[in-house]
Amino acid sequence: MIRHRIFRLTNPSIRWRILLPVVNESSRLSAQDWARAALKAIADGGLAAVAVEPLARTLGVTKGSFYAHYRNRDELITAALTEWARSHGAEGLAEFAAIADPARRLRELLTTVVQAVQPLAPSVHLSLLGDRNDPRVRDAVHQVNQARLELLARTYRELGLPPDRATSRARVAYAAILGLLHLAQTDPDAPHSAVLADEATAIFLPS
Amino acid sequence: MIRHRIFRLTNPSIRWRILLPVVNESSRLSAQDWARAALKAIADGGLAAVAVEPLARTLGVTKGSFYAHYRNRDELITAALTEWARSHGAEGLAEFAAIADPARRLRELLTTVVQAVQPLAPSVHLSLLGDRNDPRVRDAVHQVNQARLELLARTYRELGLPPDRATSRARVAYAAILGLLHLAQTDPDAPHSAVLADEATAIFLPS
DNA sequence: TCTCTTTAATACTGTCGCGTATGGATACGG
DNA sequence: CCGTATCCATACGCGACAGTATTAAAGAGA
Repeated sequence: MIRHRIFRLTNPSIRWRILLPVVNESSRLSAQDWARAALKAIADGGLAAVAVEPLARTLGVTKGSFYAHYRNRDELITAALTEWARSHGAEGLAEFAAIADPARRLRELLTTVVQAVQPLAPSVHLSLLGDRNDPRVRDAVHQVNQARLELLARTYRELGLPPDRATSRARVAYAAILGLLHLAQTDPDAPHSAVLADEATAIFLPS
Repeated sequence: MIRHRIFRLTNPSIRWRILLPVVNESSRLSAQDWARAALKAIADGGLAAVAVEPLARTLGVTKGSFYAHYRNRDELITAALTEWARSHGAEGLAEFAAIADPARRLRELLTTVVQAVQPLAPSVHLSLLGDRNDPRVRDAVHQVNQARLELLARTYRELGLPPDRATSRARVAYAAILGLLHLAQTDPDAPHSAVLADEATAIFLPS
């Protein structure tokens, strides 16, 4: 206990630099830090891994800290899911939506939409499928999928497909991207994603 | 306690018929019954839902029964995953592999491979995504995916595609099927699978 | 420097699930 | 009908986590 005090007084923020590049620069945690840690936990263990005490341990604090930011575990989960849906829904697609040429936009979408947004994003998406019975999870995933599907469908329309065909085409194309992600995460010797992105592009770009 | 005895003596197997159509006809449980219950739990809660005492409750017994069949929880999980991988790997594909005409085989595969094998199979597959860090899960999923991919690739070769293109084509096609499953499970207003199966077939059947 | 707010530590209670021990009940072969 | 193996109930100890209460420390502002 004494040692702990000395440690913190001597260098209040050293533990971050070493143990936790995730959190902010200050020596104290914010609600966002907890939400980010929760997302990281989701990415490699699903909702079940969002446990207050284990999270506190990896953050180098005790749960006394947590309850200064959230009322309970559910509130943290909701916050994390909301944050994820926000940053990966319409908002996360802004840069793609801004591309004027539909052909180029489609190519970009097909190759990077899932991977590019944030490094741990795909893992979160996949992990959430395991908890799809939770209504909050279902909403968040649906929101993200919907935003992407709409952009894809719009792109196909701009490429000349009739509306209904554009919709189902977008659905199958997006499904393929999701599935490739799925395979990549469970296959140890999966081919590099670039190769498959090319294959997918060849298939899903209307000739 | 008395009432319990009376209940069992009066009609030893009534509770099954009413509460648990999953289990066998006998009034006592087998190891397979537990494995099946475990798979059901996985289907709607992932590995975390495979908990001995809750399972015992839904089966109408206490955990004293469980430990007569398995040494511990891990053994049950392994058994359930092994059973799933067996019945959904090469073995579950036998009837498709038996189809001589590659075009018809491909069509059947694309429309029914994931849904048809067993009703709760797709849910298990998706739920396992949330636990893909567990090596046993990874193995089981990989085994099932691999069997399907190989059959698909073989089919594409028989349809005249060069081997490497057949492989990547199979991969993208299978990914699309998986992804459609993802979407169907998270989308409340998802279009009927038949429609999309048609769309998929149109895309993935080489012209 | 003093005060106020935010963040964190500590100690507690309650709950849930795992695993063990033990004895009773049931099915089945002789 | 009897004995034995299998299945099941009960009671127990244990550890992990949620949540509360209380107190202390750190940061921000006057």
